[in-house]
Amino acid sequence: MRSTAEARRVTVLNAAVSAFARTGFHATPVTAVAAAAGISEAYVFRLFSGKLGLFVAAAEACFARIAEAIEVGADRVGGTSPEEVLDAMGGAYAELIADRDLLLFQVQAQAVTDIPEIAEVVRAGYRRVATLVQGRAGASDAQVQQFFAYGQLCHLIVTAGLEQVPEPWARALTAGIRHP
Amino acid sequence: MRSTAEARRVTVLNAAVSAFARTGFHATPVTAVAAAAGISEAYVFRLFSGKLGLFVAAAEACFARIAEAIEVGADRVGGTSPEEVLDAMGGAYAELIADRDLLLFQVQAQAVTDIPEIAEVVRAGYRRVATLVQGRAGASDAQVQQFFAYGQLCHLIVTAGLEQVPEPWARALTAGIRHP
DNA sequence: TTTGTTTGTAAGTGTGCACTCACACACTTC
DNA sequence: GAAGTGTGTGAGTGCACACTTACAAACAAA
Repeated sequence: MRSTAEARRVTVLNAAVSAFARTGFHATPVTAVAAAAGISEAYVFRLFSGKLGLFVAAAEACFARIAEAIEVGADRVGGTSPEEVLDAMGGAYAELIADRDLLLFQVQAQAVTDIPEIAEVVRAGYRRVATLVQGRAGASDAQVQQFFAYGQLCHLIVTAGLEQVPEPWARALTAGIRHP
Repeated sequence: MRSTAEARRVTVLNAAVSAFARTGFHATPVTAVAAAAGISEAYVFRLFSGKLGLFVAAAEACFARIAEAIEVGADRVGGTSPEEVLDAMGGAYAELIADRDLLLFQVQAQAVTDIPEIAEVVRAGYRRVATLVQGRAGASDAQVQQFFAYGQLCHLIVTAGLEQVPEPWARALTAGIRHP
């Protein structure tokens, strides 16, 4: 007995978030996740109910990490005005997605929302983050909306690789966005 | 000779945008596109260089339609202040993506930017739209950025189906967005 | 009518991948 | 040490799908 199943599940989930983030649900074979986690494909299928179950579990882990980071960021800030807390939350989020896996996973998850189970976990994830922002920061509807709009803009910037584009239109889109 | 190859290509591209929009690049078999276009799979492969070539051509068609709609919207407006033109552009875009195919295709394309050819066509598409907004509306960098941020927010709203969610956080995110 | 070109397809081929199953090893309990 | 339980894998199986090829029919030019 080298490890417990629960510990393996955590390892596999980390590998899954990273693998799915890069190549998406359909183009990522579970052999790739298994290899990254250092175990056999067969055991991944014993630990999770199937490829879809694995993806959904990875999505839950992804959103949990995001929500936690935002919460910690909000706790750290001194001031308590909505603007200050929102800014701290944005900063914490920017820090978290510096490695891009969590950001790209969200993009991939949004692309396969035609699968009902995935649509559900995506909604649950954004519900968690949105209520957190609304409740913890005391932000207005418009502020919450703006927070998410510029968050989604980061998705575009990263997927299209706009930081690398020196042209003026790309500079306009990336201006002031915290280091993605 | 029932039709010309060029006319067929147009038919196939319309079918391709619609099919790829729903299920994405990897999960859409070209048989599905062929069936939607009413021709055989083999002929699709003669009309386009492969599945990737088909997707890239569909992306070009998609962005061309978006740019054209925005341009027409800008032409229609009476006023000439950046705010008025931007508003008209936003309205034209909202009208165009009412059927969701063009919006979902963008989401799917952004999800497969790990394929260099697709990353390139996505950048080209956004370059076209961004320079159009910047030049035609005379918008500032911040205004262009805001235009795209709220455009991307629409992607989230539609993919997550937030219009159907009656909870307050979802209402906050969808508030004031023109009928997606 | 013959020859050539373009449009179109039916029927493969090969490969990648989700998922299974029989089996083996580690560790515990009695 | 025997029996049971949890951890782990190698070797399949079957199917979906990207892409090819050989062939046929429509049309044009001679």
